[in-house]
Amino acid sequence: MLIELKTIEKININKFQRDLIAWFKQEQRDLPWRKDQDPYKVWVSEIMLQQTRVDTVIPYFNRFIEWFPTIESLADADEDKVLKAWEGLGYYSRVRNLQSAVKEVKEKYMGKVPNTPDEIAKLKGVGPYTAGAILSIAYGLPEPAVDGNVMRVLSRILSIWEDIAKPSSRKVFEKAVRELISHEEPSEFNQALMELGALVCTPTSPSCLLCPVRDHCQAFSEGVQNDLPVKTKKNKQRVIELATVVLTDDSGKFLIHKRPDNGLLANLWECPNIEIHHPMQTEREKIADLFMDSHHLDIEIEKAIGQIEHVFSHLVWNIKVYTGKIRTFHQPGNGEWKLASLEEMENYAFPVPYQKVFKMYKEKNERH
DNA sequence: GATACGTGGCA
DNA sequence: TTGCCAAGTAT
Repeated sequence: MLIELKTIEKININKFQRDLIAWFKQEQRDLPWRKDQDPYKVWVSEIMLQQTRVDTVIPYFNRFIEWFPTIESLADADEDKVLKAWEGLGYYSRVRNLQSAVKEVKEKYMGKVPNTPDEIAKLKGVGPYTAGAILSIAYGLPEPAVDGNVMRVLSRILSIWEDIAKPSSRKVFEKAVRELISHEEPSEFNQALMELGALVCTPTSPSCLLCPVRDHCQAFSEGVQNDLPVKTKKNKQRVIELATVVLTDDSGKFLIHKRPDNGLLANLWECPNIEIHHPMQTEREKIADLFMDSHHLDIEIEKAIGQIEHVFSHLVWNIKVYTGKIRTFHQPGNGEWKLASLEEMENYAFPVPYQKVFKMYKEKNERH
């Protein structure tokens, strides 16, 4: 059951659209994915921008389009290379879903991104926001594209006190956008709402005095812009204790392991590691036994070189880092393992916590 | 509906 | 330093 939006009746929709879009045309940032409306590039940019800042995305987007300029090139690429292009961006299932969806577009839609809500929403990794963004920006269709910016901006303009942390709230805002959106310039309208949220109608201390639609804003007229949107907080992360070993063989190659193809950091590479359930387990002589038990790895621990804390959105890793030597190596049964030279390592994607591990290893080595 | 899923920046 | 956030989606 949707709440009635009485406040939308107070908006002069035509003037609101004009003020908003005029501001956007004047003030919009010059961004690499705004050079054209290639549906593939719009799609890539929208996936990258999920939960990720524009400044972070820009260099990743440029390199990704260099490496994979077309649907076909991405569909045919090795997954390790695709993950390498995403290394450091986070939420890695985004790019695995993207490649999977791009393969589907290549095969099922002759390489052309579909332009109907039903077809596009079925693609892996394309939810309601991304579907609306592609349909409006690449195809000029008047579909809502409701992200966090849009909810924040509209919660203020229309004085909507729904908790935007609740998934069900999105429907309220989609309904509002359907009433407000410009049918002449839906792309500009949707992007303007998001751009306004990013540049003016910011989460904290919004710049209302610079706002092009201030005169339409209920929150501003009531002085409650700092109380909106309503957003409940999330829970604290749980902590996981890990021990990891930078393992080398006699020729100086590193032993690395490919993570499982689902869950956290799926299909990325890491140093061999184990979860520590009891503090006593970090005693140096116990560590090697644990690696034998859990990975059938015959190793010798040399020394502990430090501790790394890595904070994820939902958990924290405390990693104790060791160096060690491989005694005898044979492929352990579980998962994919590789003995890789420094040069070969460049081809594999490591999540940030393990980039920190290698950085620590390198720094410790350079002092000798 | 609640939780899993990354990372870096900033108050 | 700690916590919150930033153009969400899958399960």
